[in-house]
Amino acid sequence: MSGNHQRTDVHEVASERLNAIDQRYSPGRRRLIEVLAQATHPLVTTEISAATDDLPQSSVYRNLSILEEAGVVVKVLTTGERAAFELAEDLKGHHHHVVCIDCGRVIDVDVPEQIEKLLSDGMSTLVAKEGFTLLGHRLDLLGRCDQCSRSRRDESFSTSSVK
Amino acid sequence: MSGNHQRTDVHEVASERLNAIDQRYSPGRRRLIEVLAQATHPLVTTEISAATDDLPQSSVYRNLSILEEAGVVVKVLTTGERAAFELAEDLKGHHHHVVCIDCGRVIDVDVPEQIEKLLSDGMSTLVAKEGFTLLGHRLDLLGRCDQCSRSRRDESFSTSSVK
DNA sequence: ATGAGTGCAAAGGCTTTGCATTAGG
DNA sequence: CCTAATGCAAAGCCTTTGCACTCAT
Repeated sequence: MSGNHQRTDVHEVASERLNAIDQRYSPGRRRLIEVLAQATHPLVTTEISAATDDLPQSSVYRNLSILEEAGVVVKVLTTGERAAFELAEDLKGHHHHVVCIDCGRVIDVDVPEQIEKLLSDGMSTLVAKEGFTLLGHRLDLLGRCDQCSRSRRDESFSTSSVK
Repeated sequence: MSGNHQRTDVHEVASERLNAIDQRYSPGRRRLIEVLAQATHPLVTTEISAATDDLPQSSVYRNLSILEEAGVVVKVLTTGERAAFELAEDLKGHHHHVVCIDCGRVIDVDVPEQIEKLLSDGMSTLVAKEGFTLLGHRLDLLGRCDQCSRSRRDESFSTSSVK
Protein backbone atom coordinates (compact mmCIF):
# COMPACT_ATOMS: atom_id res chain seq x y z
CA MET A 1 0.00 0.00 0.00
CA SER A 2 2.69 2.50 0.80
CA GLY A 3 5.52 3.36 -1.53
CA ASN A 4 7.82 0.44 -1.98
CA HIS A 5 10.54 2.46 -3.53
CA GLN A 6 13.16 -0.19 -3.04
CA ARG A 7 15.79 0.64 -5.54
CA THR A 8 18.22 -1.92 -4.28
CA ASP A 9 17.86 -5.21 -2.53
CA VAL A 10 17.06 -4.80 1.13
CA HIS A 11 19.20 -7.71 2.19
CA GLU A 12 22.16 -6.42 0.30
CA VAL A 13 21.93 -3.06 2.01
CA ALA A 14 21.41 -4.64 5.40
CA SER A 15 24.47 -6.75 4.95
CA GLU A 16 26.57 -3.79 3.93
CA ARG A 17 25.50 -1.63 6.82
CA LEU A 18 26.08 -4.38 9.32
CA ASN A 19 29.53 -4.96 7.93
CA ALA A 20 30.19 -1.27 8.31
CA ILE A 21 29.84 -1.61 12.07
CA ASP A 22 31.58 -4.98 12.23
CA GLN A 23 28.49 -7.10 12.49
CA ARG A 24 27.41 -10.07 10.45
CA TYR A 25 24.19 -10.53 8.59
CA SER A 26 23.25 -13.64 10.49
CA PRO A 27 20.23 -15.82 9.72
CA GLY A 28 18.36 -14.44 12.72
CA ARG A 29 18.89 -10.90 11.53
CA ARG A 30 17.87 -11.84 8.05
CA ARG A 31 14.62 -13.25 9.33
CA LEU A 32 13.92 -10.00 11.15
CA ILE A 33 14.49 -8.01 7.99
CA GLU A 34 12.30 -10.34 5.97
CA VAL A 35 9.44 -9.91 8.37
CA LEU A 36 9.81 -6.16 8.58
CA ALA A 37 10.11 -5.86 4.83
CA GLN A 38 6.74 -7.50 4.35
CA ALA A 39 4.93 -5.59 7.06
CA THR A 40 2.54 -2.80 6.12
CA HIS A 41 2.78 -1.29 9.54
CA PRO A 42 5.37 -1.08 12.30
CA LEU A 43 5.63 -4.28 14.30
CA VAL A 44 5.90 -4.72 18.03
CA THR A 45 8.24 -7.34 19.38
CA THR A 46 5.54 -9.88 20.03
CA GLU A 47 4.40 -9.63 16.43
CA ILE A 48 7.95 -9.97 15.25
CA SER A 49 8.59 -12.89 17.51
CA ALA A 50 5.47 -14.63 16.31
CA ALA A 51 6.25 -13.96 12.67
CA THR A 52 9.82 -15.18 12.87
CA ASP A 53 9.15 -18.73 13.88
CA ASP A 54 9.23 -17.69 17.52
CA LEU A 55 12.64 -16.19 17.63
CA PRO A 56 13.29 -15.65 21.35
CA GLN A 57 12.58 -12.22 22.71
CA SER A 58 16.14 -11.65 23.72
CA SER A 59 17.32 -12.25 20.18
CA VAL A 60 14.62 -10.05 18.79
CA TYR A 61 15.54 -7.18 21.03
CA ARG A 62 19.26 -7.66 20.71
CA ASN A 63 19.28 -7.91 16.94
CA LEU A 64 16.77 -5.16 16.49
CA SER A 65 19.04 -2.99 18.54
CA ILE A 66 22.01 -3.86 16.39
CA LEU A 67 20.05 -3.37 13.20
CA GLU A 68 19.01 -0.01 14.54
CA GLU A 69 22.60 0.96 15.17
CA ALA A 70 23.45 -0.13 11.68
CA GLY A 71 20.71 2.14 10.37
CA VAL A 72 18.66 -0.64 8.86
CA VAL A 73 15.64 -0.42 11.13
CA VAL A 74 14.13 2.32 13.25
CA LYS A 75 12.12 2.34 16.40
CA VAL A 76 8.65 3.74 15.95
CA LEU A 77 6.75 5.46 18.70
CA THR A 78 3.08 4.68 18.79
CA THR A 79 0.97 5.21 21.87
CA GLY A 80 3.71 4.63 24.38
CA GLU A 81 2.82 1.09 25.37
CA ARG A 82 5.64 -0.72 23.72
CA ALA A 83 8.17 -0.15 21.02
CA ALA A 84 7.46 -0.97 17.41
CA PHE A 85 9.95 -1.35 14.59
CA GLU A 86 10.11 -0.89 10.86
CA LEU A 87 12.71 -0.67 8.15
CA ALA A 88 14.70 2.51 7.91
CA GLU A 89 13.25 5.20 5.73
CA ASP A 90 15.60 4.77 2.82
CA LEU A 91 14.79 1.07 2.70
CA LYS A 92 11.09 1.32 3.16
CA GLY A 93 10.41 4.57 1.37
CA HIS A 94 9.41 7.79 3.07
CA HIS A 95 5.94 7.54 4.51
CA HIS A 96 3.87 8.40 7.54
CA HIS A 97 1.59 6.77 10.01
CA VAL A 98 -2.03 6.90 10.90
CA VAL A 99 -2.43 6.05 14.55
CA CYS A 100 -5.65 5.05 16.23
CA ILE A 101 -5.90 6.99 19.47
CA ASP A 102 -8.00 4.27 21.04
CA CYS A 103 -6.37 0.97 20.22
CA GLY A 104 -2.98 2.16 19.05
CA ARG A 105 -3.22 0.48 15.68
CA VAL A 106 -0.80 1.97 13.19
CA ILE A 107 -0.91 1.85 9.43
CA ASP A 108 1.31 3.35 6.79
CA VAL A 109 0.27 6.11 4.43
CA ASP A 110 1.88 8.23 1.82
CA VAL A 111 1.53 11.96 1.99
CA PRO A 112 1.16 14.31 -0.98
CA GLU A 113 4.39 15.59 -2.41
CA GLN A 114 3.41 19.18 -1.84
CA ILE A 115 3.18 18.74 1.89
CA GLU A 116 6.36 16.76 2.12
CA LYS A 117 8.19 19.51 0.36
CA LEU A 118 6.87 22.19 2.64
CA LEU A 119 7.84 20.20 5.68
CA SER A 120 11.38 19.58 4.66
CA ASP A 121 12.04 22.98 3.14
CA GLY A 122 10.39 25.30 5.57
CA MET A 123 11.55 23.87 8.82
CA SER A 124 15.31 23.92 8.85
CA THR A 125 15.65 27.57 9.72
CA LEU A 126 12.87 27.29 12.24
CA VAL A 127 14.59 24.66 14.33
CA ALA A 128 18.02 26.14 13.74
CA LYS A 129 16.96 28.99 15.99
CA GLU A 130 16.73 26.49 18.79
CA GLY A 131 20.17 25.13 18.07
CA PHE A 132 18.89 22.03 16.33
CA THR A 133 20.05 20.52 13.10
CA LEU A 134 17.04 19.22 11.23
CA LEU A 135 17.47 15.66 10.06
CA GLY A 136 13.96 14.59 9.30
CA HIS A 137 10.43 14.66 10.49
CA ARG A 138 7.78 12.39 11.81
CA LEU A 139 4.23 13.12 10.90
CA ASP A 140 1.60 11.01 12.52
CA LEU A 141 -2.03 11.45 11.68
CA LEU A 142 -4.18 10.78 14.68
CA GLY A 143 -7.64 9.39 14.42
CA ARG A 144 -9.94 6.57 15.23
CA CYS A 145 -9.99 3.38 13.23
CA ASP A 146 -13.26 2.02 11.92
CA GLN A 147 -13.31 -0.71 14.50
CA CYS A 148 -12.91 1.62 17.45
CA SER A 149 -15.40 4.07 15.96
CA ARG A 150 -17.92 1.30 15.80
CA SER A 151 -17.44 -0.04 19.31
CA ARG A 152 -17.60 3.53 20.54
CA ARG A 153 -21.06 3.96 19.09
CA ASP A 154 -22.15 0.67 20.59
CA GLU A 155 -21.25 1.54 24.12
CA SER A 156 -22.05 5.22 23.99
CA PHE A 157 -25.37 4.86 25.73
CA SER A 158 -24.29 2.53 28.51
CA THR A 159 -21.04 4.19 29.48
CA SER A 160 -20.80 7.28 31.59
CA SER A 161 -18.08 6.06 33.91
CA VAL A 162 -14.34 6.22 33.60
CA LYS A 163 -12.67 4.79 30.54
CA MET B 1 8.40 30.79 22.70
CA SER B 2 5.44 28.69 21.76
CA GLY B 3 1.92 30.00 21.53
CA ASN B 4 0.34 30.47 24.90
CA HIS B 5 -3.12 30.88 23.55
CA GLN B 6 -4.84 30.32 26.85
CA ARG B 7 -8.21 31.90 26.44
CA THR B 8 -9.61 30.67 29.71
CA ASP B 9 -8.07 29.74 32.99
CA VAL B 10 -6.37 26.39 32.91
CA HIS B 11 -7.41 25.44 36.39
CA GLU B 12 -10.99 26.21 35.68
CA VAL B 13 -11.01 23.98 32.64
CA ALA B 14 -9.18 21.22 34.47
CA SER B 15 -11.72 21.33 37.25
CA GLU B 16 -14.61 21.15 34.83
CA ARG B 17 -13.24 18.24 32.90
CA LEU B 18 -12.45 16.29 36.01
CA ASN B 19 -15.94 16.87 37.28
CA ALA B 20 -17.26 15.60 33.99
CA ILE B 21 -15.75 12.21 34.73
CA ASP B 22 -16.60 12.31 38.42
CA GLN B 23 -13.19 13.24 39.66
CA ARG B 24 -12.12 16.05 41.93
CA TYR B 25 -9.58 18.71 41.24
CA SER B 26 -7.49 17.79 44.24
CA PRO B 27 -4.42 19.70 45.41
CA GLY B 28 -2.10 17.04 44.01
CA ARG B 29 -3.70 17.31 40.62
CA ARG B 30 -3.58 21.07 40.77
CA ARG B 31 0.12 20.93 41.45
CA LEU B 32 0.62 18.75 38.42
CA ILE B 33 -1.25 21.19 36.23
CA GLU B 34 0.70 24.11 37.60
CA VAL B 35 3.97 22.47 36.77
CA LEU B 36 2.89 21.41 33.31
CA ALA B 37 1.45 24.83 32.58
CA GLN B 38 4.80 26.46 33.19
CA ALA B 39 6.89 23.95 31.27
CA THR B 40 8.23 24.87 27.86
CA HIS B 41 8.68 21.24 26.93
CA PRO B 42 7.01 17.95 27.78
CA LEU B 43 8.05 16.64 31.19
CA VAL B 44 8.97 13.13 32.20
CA THR B 45 7.74 11.79 35.50
CA THR B 46 11.00 12.38 37.31
CA GLU B 47 10.96 16.03 36.29
CA ILE B 48 7.39 16.33 37.39
CA SER B 49 8.07 14.61 40.64
CA ALA B 50 10.99 16.91 41.33
CA ALA B 51 9.05 20.00 40.40
CA THR B 52 6.04 19.19 42.54
CA ASP B 53 7.70 19.13 45.90
CA ASP B 54 8.45 15.44 45.41
CA LEU B 55 5.00 14.19 44.90
CA PRO B 56 5.37 10.41 45.07
CA GLN B 57 5.71 8.56 41.80
CA SER B 58 2.54 6.60 42.32
CA SER B 59 0.56 9.79 42.72
CA VAL B 60 2.22 11.34 39.73
CA TYR B 61 1.39 8.40 37.51
CA ARG B 62 -2.07 7.89 38.88
CA ASN B 63 -3.13 11.48 38.63
CA LEU B 64 -1.50 11.99 35.29
CA SER B 65 -3.48 9.04 34.07
CA ILE B 66 -6.70 10.51 35.39
CA LEU B 67 -5.91 13.92 33.98
CA GLU B 68 -5.27 12.21 30.69
CA GLU B 69 -8.66 10.54 30.80
CA ALA B 70 -10.22 13.87 31.57
CA GLY B 71 -8.54 15.31 28.51
CA VAL B 72 -6.46 17.81 30.41
CA VAL B 73 -3.04 16.38 29.72
CA VAL B 74 -1.62 14.18 26.99
CA LYS B 75 1.19 11.70 26.86
CA VAL B 76 3.96 12.72 24.51
CA LEU B 77 6.10 10.27 22.63
CA THR B 78 9.75 11.10 22.55
CA THR B 79 12.43 8.56 21.87
CA GLY B 80 10.78 5.64 23.56
CA GLU B 81 12.69 5.69 26.82
CA ARG B 82 10.02 6.98 29.07
CA ALA B 83 6.74 8.79 28.85
CA ALA B 84 6.53 12.57 28.95
CA PHE B 85 3.47 14.69 29.57
CA GLU B 86 2.15 18.08 28.66
CA LEU B 87 -1.12 19.98 28.78
CA ALA B 88 -3.74 19.06 26.23
CA GLU B 89 -3.61 20.91 22.98
CA ASP B 90 -6.55 23.20 23.63
CA LEU B 91 -5.02 24.29 26.91
CA LYS B 92 -1.50 24.71 25.76
CA GLY B 93 -2.08 25.88 22.24
CA HIS B 94 -1.38 23.85 19.14
CA HIS B 95 2.32 23.35 18.63
CA HIS B 96 4.87 20.78 17.66
CA HIS B 97 8.04 19.25 18.94
CA VAL B 98 11.63 19.17 17.97
CA VAL B 99 13.16 15.95 19.21
CA CYS B 100 16.86 15.28 19.52
CA ILE B 101 17.51 11.84 18.12
CA ASP B 102 20.53 11.37 20.35
CA CYS B 103 19.54 12.51 23.81
CA GLY B 104 15.77 12.63 23.45
CA ARG B 105 15.49 16.25 24.46
CA VAL B 106 12.23 17.79 23.33
CA ILE B 107 11.35 21.41 22.84
CA ASP B 108 8.20 23.09 21.65
CA VAL B 109 7.91 24.99 18.40
CA ASP B 110 5.22 26.66 16.41
CA VAL B 111 4.81 25.81 12.78
CA PRO B 112 3.84 28.18 9.98
CA GLU B 113 0.13 28.56 9.46
CA GLN B 114 0.37 27.44 5.89
CA ILE B 115 1.66 24.03 6.85
CA GLU B 116 -0.80 23.60 9.65
CA LYS B 117 -3.59 24.25 7.23
CA LEU B 118 -2.37 21.72 4.76
CA LEU B 119 -2.05 19.10 7.43
CA SER B 120 -5.50 19.52 8.84
CA ASP B 121 -7.36 20.14 5.62
CA GLY B 122 -5.66 17.88 3.15
CA MET B 123 -5.48 14.70 5.10
CA SER B 124 -8.99 13.73 6.02
CA THR B 125 -9.85 12.09 2.75
CA LEU B 126 -6.50 10.40 2.66
CA VAL B 127 -6.96 8.56 5.93
CA ALA B 128 -10.67 8.03 5.33
CA LYS B 129 -9.69 5.53 2.66
CA GLU B 130 -8.20 3.44 5.42
CA GLY B 131 -11.31 3.64 7.51
CA PHE B 132 -9.89 6.22 9.85
CA THR B 133 -11.52 9.36 11.11
CA LEU B 134 -8.92 12.09 11.30
CA LEU B 135 -8.87 13.86 14.64
CA GLY B 136 -5.53 15.57 14.62
CA HIS B 137 -1.92 15.25 13.79
CA ARG B 138 1.41 15.04 15.45
CA LEU B 139 4.35 16.53 13.66
CA ASP B 140 7.70 15.99 15.24
CA LEU B 141 10.81 17.47 13.76
CA LEU B 142 13.77 15.22 14.26
CA GLY B 143 17.26 16.50 14.58
CA ARG B 144 20.26 16.84 16.77
CA CYS B 145 20.51 19.44 19.49
CA ASP B 146 23.56 21.70 19.71
CA GLN B 147 24.89 19.82 22.67
CA CYS B 148 24.77 16.43 21.00
CA SER B 149 26.16 17.85 17.78
CA ARG B 150 29.11 19.14 19.72
CA SER B 151 29.86 15.95 21.63
CA ARG B 152 29.52 14.08 18.39
CA ARG B 153 32.29 16.11 16.81
CA ASP B 154 34.46 15.63 19.86
CA GLU B 155 34.37 11.89 19.83
CA SER B 156 34.30 11.45 16.10
CA PHE B 157 37.98 10.64 15.86
CA SER B 158 38.21 8.27 18.79
CA THR B 159 35.10 6.23 18.23
CA SER B 160 34.80 3.54 15.64
CA SER B 161 33.21 0.90 17.80
CA VAL B 162 29.59 0.24 18.55
CA LYS B 163 27.62 2.95 20.35
C1' DA C 1 40.28 -23.00 17.49
C1' DT C 2 38.41 -18.26 18.07
C1' DG C 3 35.10 -14.89 18.18
C1' DA C 4 30.32 -13.80 16.89
C1' DG C 5 25.59 -15.10 17.45
C1' DT C 6 22.06 -17.51 20.01
C1' DG C 7 18.89 -18.79 23.74
C1' DC C 8 17.55 -19.38 28.30
C1' DA C 9 17.00 -17.36 32.55
C1' DA C 10 17.72 -13.67 35.70
C1' DA C 11 18.03 -8.86 36.46
C1' DG C 12 16.66 -4.05 35.60
C1' DG C 13 13.73 0.05 35.14
C1' DC C 14 9.57 2.32 34.38
C1' DT C 15 4.82 1.92 35.42
C1' DT C 16 0.76 0.02 37.73
C1' DT C 17 -1.80 -1.81 41.56
C1' DG C 18 -3.26 -3.20 46.53
C1' DC C 19 -4.23 -1.59 50.76
C1' DA C 20 -4.37 1.12 54.79
C1' DT C 21 -4.52 6.06 56.01
C1' DT C 22 -6.01 10.78 55.46
C1' DA C 23 -8.92 14.36 53.77
C1' DG C 24 -12.95 16.42 51.62
C1' DG C 25 -18.18 16.73 50.86
C1' DC D 1 -19.94 9.34 57.96
C1' DC D 2 -18.61 7.82 53.25
C1' DT D 3 -16.25 8.07 49.27
C1' DA D 4 -12.30 9.95 46.96
C1' DA D 5 -7.45 10.76 47.07
C1' DT D 6 -2.94 9.78 48.89
C1' DG D 7 1.45 7.17 49.90
C1' DC D 8 4.03 3.43 50.67
C1' DA D 9 5.31 -0.92 49.22
C1' DA D 10 4.73 -4.82 46.27
C1' DA D 11 3.73 -6.55 41.85
C1' DG D 12 3.86 -6.29 36.62
C1' DC D 13 5.52 -5.79 32.22
C1' DC D 14 8.64 -4.63 28.69
C1' DT D 15 13.36 -4.62 27.91
C1' DT D 16 18.22 -5.55 28.88
C1' DT D 17 22.02 -8.35 30.43
C1' DG D 18 24.92 -12.51 31.99
C1' DC D 19 26.51 -16.70 30.72
C1' DA D 20 27.09 -21.02 28.53
C1' DC D 21 26.44 -23.26 24.05
C1' DT D 22 26.64 -23.41 18.97
C1' DC D 23 27.99 -21.99 14.55
C1' DA D 24 30.87 -19.84 11.09
C1' DT D 25 35.32 -18.42 9.61
